[in-house]
Amino acid sequence: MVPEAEGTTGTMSRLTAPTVADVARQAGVSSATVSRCLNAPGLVNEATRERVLAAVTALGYRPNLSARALAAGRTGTIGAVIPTMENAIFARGLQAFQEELGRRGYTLLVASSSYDEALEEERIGTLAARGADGMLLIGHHRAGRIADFLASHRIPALVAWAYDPERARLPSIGFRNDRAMTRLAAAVIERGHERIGVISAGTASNDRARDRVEGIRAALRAAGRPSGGLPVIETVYGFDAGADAFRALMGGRAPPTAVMCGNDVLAVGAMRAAREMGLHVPRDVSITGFDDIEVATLVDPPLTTVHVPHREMGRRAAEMLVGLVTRGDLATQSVELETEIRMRATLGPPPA
Amino acid sequence: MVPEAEGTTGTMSRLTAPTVADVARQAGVSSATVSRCLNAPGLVNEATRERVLAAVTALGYRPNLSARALAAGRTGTIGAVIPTMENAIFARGLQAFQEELGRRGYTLLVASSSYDEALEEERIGTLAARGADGMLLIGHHRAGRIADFLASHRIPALVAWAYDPERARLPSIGFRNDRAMTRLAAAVIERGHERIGVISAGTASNDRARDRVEGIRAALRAAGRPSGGLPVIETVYGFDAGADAFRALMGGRAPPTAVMCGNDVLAVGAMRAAREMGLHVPRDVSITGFDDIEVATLVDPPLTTVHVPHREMGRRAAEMLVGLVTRGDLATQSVELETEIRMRATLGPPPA
DNA sequence: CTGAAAGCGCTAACAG
DNA sequence: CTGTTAGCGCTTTCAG
Repeated sequence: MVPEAEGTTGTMSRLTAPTVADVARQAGVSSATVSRCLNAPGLVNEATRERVLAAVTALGYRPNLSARALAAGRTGTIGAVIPTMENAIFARGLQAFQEELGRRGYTLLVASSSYDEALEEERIGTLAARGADGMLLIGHHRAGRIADFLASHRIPALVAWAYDPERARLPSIGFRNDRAMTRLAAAVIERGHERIGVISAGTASNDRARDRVEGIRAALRAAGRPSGGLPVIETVYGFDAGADAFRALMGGRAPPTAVMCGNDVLAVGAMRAAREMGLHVPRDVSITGFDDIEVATLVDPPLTTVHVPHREMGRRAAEMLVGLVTRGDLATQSVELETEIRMRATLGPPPA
Repeated sequence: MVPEAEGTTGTMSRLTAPTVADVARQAGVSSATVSRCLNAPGLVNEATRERVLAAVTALGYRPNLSARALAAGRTGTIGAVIPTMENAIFARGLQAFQEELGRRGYTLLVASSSYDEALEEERIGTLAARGADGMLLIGHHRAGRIADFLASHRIPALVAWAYDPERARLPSIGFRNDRAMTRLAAAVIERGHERIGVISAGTASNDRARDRVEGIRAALRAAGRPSGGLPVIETVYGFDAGADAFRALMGGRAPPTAVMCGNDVLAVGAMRAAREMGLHVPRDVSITGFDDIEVATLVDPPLTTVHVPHREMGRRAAEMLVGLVTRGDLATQSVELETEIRMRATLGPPPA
């Protein structure tokens, strides 16, 4: 809260922020008591506590959090390293994460890796140096080094946007990207599509993208079809990238009758390209997405995709991480969230 | 950078992070010299500097930033209080802001106000207590108290997403929301629209929204028309909100022939409602937006809107703020960015 | 150019 | 229940 005025120091307004010592003097107690009133009010006699709190308000005192961090060894800060905030998916999940953190008295320190592994490591190091009490990571990538680093610094971490207890060294909250995609692919196959094409984000340093593609292959195998020759175009994140990839995919001799995209942004880009190419969706070609961001329901026809509970994931990630940090729930179980296929209008039977 | 290993302390691996004292010992110098090597390498003899730096790498030393903040009075942190990260506009600008900050060695501390004034003040207080060296604010709202608070804490601040030197107590970077909207409204009027309706975000605590509506009124007056009876529906941020508002606006006896929306999200929601009502855009009704987020080009027909250079704004805001913080450019000039009308396909003449 | 020493503001034993 | 006393790890005069 921004204090109304400089407060009544008795004399003149001060040019330097009030400290515990100032509050202590004003309330006629020691600085330790002031500290207790703020951190463990239960241990303080009610009368003195009120006196101290009054002094706090009068002076407009706010603890210097750097000093507190140094003395207490905690910063009240949680770090999050995300690929980018521009992606609606992370923006939404992160917003929910931050809200819940705020509710629990923590502040969010964000850094973005721009989908770059080296940068991500660098950012993790920075957040650690800043004293983050806990860390949120996206996806189970090259866990080894980072998990070691975090462990040696005693920084609890949680992986979000993925769930894969076998592969994980860190607790996680998320969903099985592969299984979700397998279900959607099964629906595509069931509609009778023989030639499926895939547009994916880069799989080299993005295990979510990799798992989603693998999910499609698994569905193919389950249907008794070869999964080897699946045409996959990897590209960067963006509507234009999706559009370009779609054109490339449809340019071949036997173009796919269904194009499955690794996320909704790519899918919507593909839809735009289809429209520009004069192809009707889903009559001429089916298109699917993943994530179910808002734009999925705004395009025409509405996009068939996999719904992911981003806000819930963000909120619960905050709960879990704060639990890890405060209670050291080191045995925290990973949490699997459910995804849901949203059958809308971009998936139909293959053209006759 | 995450260090490869625990380093060679000569004996065993340590259970606590190395400190300047450890580095000093290893390099055979005093802690003061270590500190100098890190903060003012020029003041140190090259030979000793190299020795120290070698020790730093060997031990995998990273300064404890809380301690540094306490001792030096700077945190290397910049705070930003934004309404929400879920809004694509802020997400994009903030991402650019953060990237530039990272490039300059600063870390971003984010807090969101959920478009709530009291919460915003509270967040500003928190960021100040966390020692933010500078602060990014959105819009010139109730400047008084906050500007006083920031000034008394000697925290330089910059206002983004708005430019209005007359009203401002703080330097700003942005554009004139009113003038941009006036230009767009003039184009609408020129097409022959007599009845214009407006869908706006809440104007009570959002000066950007207020200015945009005022811009429409100004255009009306400039065209010699009364601006008093302009139907304005205020609503919250969201596609559904835009859709509902559109229905309400079109439900009257003499529904508008053009609906101007305060932002693209509301506009796209309005378009969806129009489609659901069987209204063709722009034949039956024209719709305009503001911001030019990606979805504007993805909807069909593409949305006529005002383009705002969000990424540039974020990047330059970081530059300016770092300048304010490091060089105390107290006389920093506000920067006006140019917006541009993007005439696409949702604005046409009124129905005959 | 380098070292010694004094804190930055707060918390956390430890006594009383 | 409250006060005293040490620091947390770093920077920064001030001497040398």
